[in-house]
Order: sequence, then structure tokens, then C-alpha cells
Amino acid sequence: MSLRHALLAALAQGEASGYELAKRFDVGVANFWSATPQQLYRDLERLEQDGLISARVVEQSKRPNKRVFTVTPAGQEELRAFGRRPAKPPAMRDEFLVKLQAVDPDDPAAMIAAATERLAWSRGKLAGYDKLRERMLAGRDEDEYLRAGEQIGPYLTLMAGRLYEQMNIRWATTVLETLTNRRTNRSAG
Amino acid sequence: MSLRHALLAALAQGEASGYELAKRFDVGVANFWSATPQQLYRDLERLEQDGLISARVVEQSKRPNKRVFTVTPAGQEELRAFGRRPAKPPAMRDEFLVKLQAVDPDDPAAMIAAATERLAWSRGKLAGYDKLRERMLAGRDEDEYLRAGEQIGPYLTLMAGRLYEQMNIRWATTVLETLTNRRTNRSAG
DNA sequence: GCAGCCATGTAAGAGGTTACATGATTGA
DNA sequence: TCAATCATGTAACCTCTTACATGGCTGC
Repeated sequence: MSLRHALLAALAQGEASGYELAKRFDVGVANFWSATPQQLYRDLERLEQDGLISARVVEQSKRPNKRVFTVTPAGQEELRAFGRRPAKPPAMRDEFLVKLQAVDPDDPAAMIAAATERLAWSRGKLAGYDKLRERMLAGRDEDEYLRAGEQIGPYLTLMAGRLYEQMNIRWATTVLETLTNRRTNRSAG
Repeated sequence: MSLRHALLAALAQGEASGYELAKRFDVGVANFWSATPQQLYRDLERLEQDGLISARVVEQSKRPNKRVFTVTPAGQEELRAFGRRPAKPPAMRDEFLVKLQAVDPDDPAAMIAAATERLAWSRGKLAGYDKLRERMLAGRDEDEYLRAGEQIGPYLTLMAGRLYEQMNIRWATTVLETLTNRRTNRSAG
């Protein structure tokens, strides 16, 4: 039931089309939720039917037309009500951790490859977050923004995303070192 | 398709009953996946039908009997094959972040309550992880364990869980300070 | 000329959540 | 006596993923 609210929260930042939202959600630019484009299109339909968002067709000459969505007053009220309800505990689904849990110390090659991939992925996400942050800060420093910046919610969730990927980068580095050291020890001893 | 593998990975650490696994997964003691007990019972059934795990009934006098599950050789092979396939990117579902994204700076009361709750939750999880860690380390220090500890996979995933909650605690503290400071400034100015 | 982006969707199936059901034992 | 723990499940429902479909434009 909560992708609806994630969509409302994303649209609260300003109107967007399904495609634009999909980029944020599918690629995972949304650090607070993840979803595929198909889900978005379907839930946007429903949100519109429920009167929580309204659509406006923007005609484009050299590109397909797009439907741009805005949160209605009813949608804003729903968001506020959602904010007051108790939150479900966060849920994580991380295949890499599942694999690592069951790693065979005598054959870590696949895991070393997977950890390298994860490291690259986290670096890419962090780079994306950093760009967005520069745009939001617009020259100010973090303390200043936290005191008086306009979009405090988005900044704080972005901060969570950055801290998370920074942590991942440090951790994945330790994982790589640990697995390669153990392999070296084994072939040397 | 991957709760199956999470279950196999969990059972690779040693046999367990559905109820025992449920505690790890439902409470979220499994820092790498989350699932409800109902899912576990259903998927354990399927894993058994597919010959990836085998069940053994343990009769108990003062408690209901339980079915204890073990990974079969076929299950171990499936786990290895899973380890070699590319991992899906991690997925996050965090309602608190959704709420925070859309916070109204003029009425942060609900969000301050939610952040306080999250802080307490992360502290609780960290305390649980720390206990488990003490048991695994058994007097050794982390460097030593990373070099030569028996259960390197489980230690590394536990490490990820600890780092994640430590990060959450620091971040949630910043969120609380930010929201309360802004409120004070507003009522003072 | 081909890959990739913009833009939206349908349909089928797998995965996940919530509510309900049972029943003895243990500790406050 | 009341709540919690141990222990396992069914049924109904909702959500999410994957595969498929379309078609013009942009950049290499």
C-alpha cells in the first residue's frame, strides 16, 4: 500500500511524468523506495482515479506526448495522514548479502567478483547523489542548509542515501580485502 | 525467487525449525533479508518438495513437536550456483524515509516522534547484533576473526548489519536535532 | 544502419502480507 | 488469570516482477 505514498512524496517535490518518476525509482535514484516502471504506471492510474493526483497532457513536437502529474489537495491530506500513522519497520532485500552469508572460503572467486561489482555500483550511486546534493546546496554548506534550506525532507533522505553508500563502499572494501587475504594465506600455507 | 536462497543460506549455518527461522527473519535478526513466518512455512514446504532441504521431526515432551530442516547436497549445489549468478541490485523499503521526504517544516511533531521511534529501533537492533558478535568472536578481536575466523560469511553480513544500524543512529540523531532546531527558530523568530 | 532514449502501457505469474485457527506450557 | 512463548499451518488478498508491444527521434 505504500508505493502510493512514495509516489505522492516524490510528486510533492514538483510535478513529473511517469517516465521521469520511473528513472528515479527504477534506477533507484529514489534512495527511499524502489519500484519498476510498470508498477508506477499502474499506481499512477489508481492515484488519479482516487483523486489524489491529477494529470495534464503536455504535447511535445519531437517526442511522444507525456502526462504530467500533480498532487491534489486530497493527495496532500492523505500524505499528512500517512505521516501521522506509525511507520512499518524498514525492509531490506539484498541478494549479495545472501550470497556472502553462504560463501565457501575455499572458493571465493565468485564472491570476490560480486563484491567488486557491488563496490562499483555503490560508487556510481554515490556519485549520482553527490551531484544532486551540489545542486541542492547551491554553494551553501551542509550546516547552513540544515538550519535554513528550503527542502529539508529531501535533503535529509538524500543524506541517508549518501551515508548508506559511503558505508557500503568502506564495508565492501573490507570484504574484498578479507576474501583476497584469506585466499593468499591459503595458497601460501 | 530469492527467499528460497536466503533460507538455504540461513540453514547452511546449521539445521533449524520453521519457528526458529521465523524469529530470525520476522524480527529481522536476519540483516540480509526480511520475511514473515507464513512465507517461511510455505517456502520450506516447497524447498522440501524440490529436494533442496530435508525435514526431520523432533519429538518434544512439554512442547509441540517440531520439524527441523537440513540442506541436502542438491541444496548445497543450488546455493553454489546461486552464488555464481549475477546479483540483483539491493532493494530498500523504508516508510520512515517516505514520510520524511514529504515532511511539512511547519508541523514537524509527527516526524520528531517517528524519528525518535526509529532511533530506539536501531539501538535495539544494534544491541542484538552486538550480542551475536560477542558470541562469534569468543574473545578474539575483529582483525583476528577476519583473518582466520570459522564463519567468515556470517561475520561479514553481521558486520554490514552493525555498520548499517550505527549509521542509522548517527543519522537519526542529526534528523532529530535538525527538526527540533528548526522548530525552535520558528517559534523564537 | 544500429543502439539507446523517450514515452506509455498490457498480461501473466511469482512473491509477499494479513487475518484466522489451534493448543499446551511458562512466568508474572 | 493474563500474556507470552513454542509450534505449525490455511485462505484470501494485495503487490511486484517479467515478458511483451509500439514507435519516433537522437547520436555514433
